[in-house]
Amino acid sequence: MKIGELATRTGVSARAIRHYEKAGLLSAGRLLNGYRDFGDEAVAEVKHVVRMIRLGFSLEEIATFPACMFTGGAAVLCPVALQAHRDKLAEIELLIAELEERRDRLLATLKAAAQQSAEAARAASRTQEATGP
Amino acid sequence: MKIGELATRTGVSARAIRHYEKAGLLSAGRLLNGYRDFGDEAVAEVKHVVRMIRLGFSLEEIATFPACMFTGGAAVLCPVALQAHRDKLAEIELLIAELEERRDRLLATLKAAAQQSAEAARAASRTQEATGP
DNA sequence: CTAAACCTTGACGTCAGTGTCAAGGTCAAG
DNA sequence: CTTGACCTTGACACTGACGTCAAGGTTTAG
Repeated sequence: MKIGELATRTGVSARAIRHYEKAGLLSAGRLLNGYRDFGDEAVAEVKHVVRMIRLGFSLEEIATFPACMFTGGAAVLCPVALQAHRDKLAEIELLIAELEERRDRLLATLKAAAQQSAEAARAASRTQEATGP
Repeated sequence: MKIGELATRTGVSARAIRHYEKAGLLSAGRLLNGYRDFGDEAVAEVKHVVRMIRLGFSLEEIATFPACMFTGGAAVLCPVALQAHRDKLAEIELLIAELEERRDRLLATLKAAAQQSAEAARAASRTQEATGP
């Protein structure tokens, strides 16, 4: 099939598919007129690439995975891919931890601000008492 | 003080300080020779900018904060800044949720792979039984 | 024949925060 | 006067996954 059909069948833009091919994630034959010619398996491959991207892998990382990732139909993970997944998991957990730290700092800032504004309100009410009834 | 001193006193590169100034986060006078001339308060301002960046704000976001962020010495938050902090908090929590989803998908993938390899091992052992003793 | 739809490669734009080089002005010490 | 340290502006480099435009060849339906 040509790139347009692959694009519609996978929901990925033709531009992205060319990008994947240039990155070595996809292989395509060529028709006599130079058009890319993909086999049916390309649909699964593209979907697999999309899954990997959603898992947080970069194209470069995906490119380092050996052929075993595709020969197995995307369900079986060879040791290399397995380790890559574990590494990525650790990386994501680190990211989560960093974001949680950031969140906590923000919460602390907001809490301190709330306390300050409460004190300001008390001070204001005291002032009002003094000048009021 | 000139930019070099401000850089060493804040631990921020002179390049970054010029960038902050161009972004409108810092204001500096000029000496007769064209050199930037910062006041002592610039040290606190730069450190404040760094804190904001670490909280996840972009320079553009920081630039939208009104002067109240600096006049109070960085402890008092005006309503606008307060809302910005709340927005950023929500944004970060969304990011965390996305990462957790990604992590869970990764865990699921790894779990499935472990199960598959266990089954493969069982199948292998059965094969060995059949051909073995 | 022609317009529409599809394909090709190449290359710049995006977002953010700098690093880094270029080419030059300024200033203090020797 | 010279060297070296410090300052100036301007502009390109980098990361990543594409979007998008350019300029053109191919195919198909009418």
